[in-house]
Amino acid sequence: MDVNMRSSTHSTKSANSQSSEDESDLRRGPWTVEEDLSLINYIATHGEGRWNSLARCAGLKRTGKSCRLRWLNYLRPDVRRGNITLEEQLLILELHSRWGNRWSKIAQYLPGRTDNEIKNYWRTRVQKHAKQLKCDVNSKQFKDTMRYLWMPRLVERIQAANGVQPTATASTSGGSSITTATGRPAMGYSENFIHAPVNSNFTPENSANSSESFGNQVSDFGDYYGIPVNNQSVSQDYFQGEQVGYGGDYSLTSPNCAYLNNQGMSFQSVDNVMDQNNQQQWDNFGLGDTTDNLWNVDDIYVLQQQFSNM
DNA sequence: AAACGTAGCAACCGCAAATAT
DNA sequence: TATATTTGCGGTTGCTACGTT
Repeated sequence: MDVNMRSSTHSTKSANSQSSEDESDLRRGPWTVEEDLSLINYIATHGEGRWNSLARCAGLKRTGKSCRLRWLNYLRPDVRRGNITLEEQLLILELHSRWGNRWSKIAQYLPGRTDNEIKNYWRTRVQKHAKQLKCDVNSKQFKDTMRYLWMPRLVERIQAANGVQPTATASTSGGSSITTATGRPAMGYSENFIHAPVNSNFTPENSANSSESFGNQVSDFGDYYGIPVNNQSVSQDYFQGEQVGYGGDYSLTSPNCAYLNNQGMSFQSVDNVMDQNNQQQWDNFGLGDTTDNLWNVDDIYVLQQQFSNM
């Protein structure tokens, strides 16, 4: 939705709990262009901070909280807008698997993205998939599905979009792993990807130009995540951070590999789960687009069956 | 064409932590 | 040190656009 299309005529309801404001006079609801300009101009001159007094001094009939939120989530010049890229999706899934709903913390690793945006992405896209699969988004089943299906698939899509040719593709039979021209694991997904993306190249602390350095550059993501770019494998030095709680013995590197057989769950190899047609459909999942159309009807059905048999 | 349902997202709320007085 | 105020976070709500019937 074009936010500029949002009504600017919302009524001025009673104010929220900001204690020191003249509550009878505060505006709420969507921001008008004039309000945006006032806030931008004031911050350009005086800087951020002290939001309550800022709101007053800028002549805005808004709470300090509202001003802060508007600035951080929308008006700030380094806010990135638009579709969440494949790389960002992968990162969100990974970081959420580690930290849960720590949106602001996750957002620190997605330069230009706000916690609100990531939270919305999670609620609308990820939870939608859980709903499709008829399982709880916090369930182990769904987390495993993300981990062993969705995330590897995203990796492959990123690689494909970047022109990296895995020697074993998702359409080959199970058990193969993606390798690079050097013979090393292309992604090292099972070994490296799930380890900390906290690396020496990017941290929130050194990300002053983060939106540029990250951008949509798959190569940057490759640096960040250890995804080989242009057939160059990336040093495992990128994965020196803490390990994620993904303990277990697995060697999955792509969706065509065997599903996990973990804690009593008896996943089959994907070749048994999906027939050739499904495999083809799986392969055909919109490479290059940035939507989350990772499941098709058959996949959902099969997964639902898997879950219902547990 | 209208009614209805759903998705996406900006904005609000309440709470807790941090900071100022 | 105690109290007040501000900031930041995660959860939730409500509005609009869009798709479906």
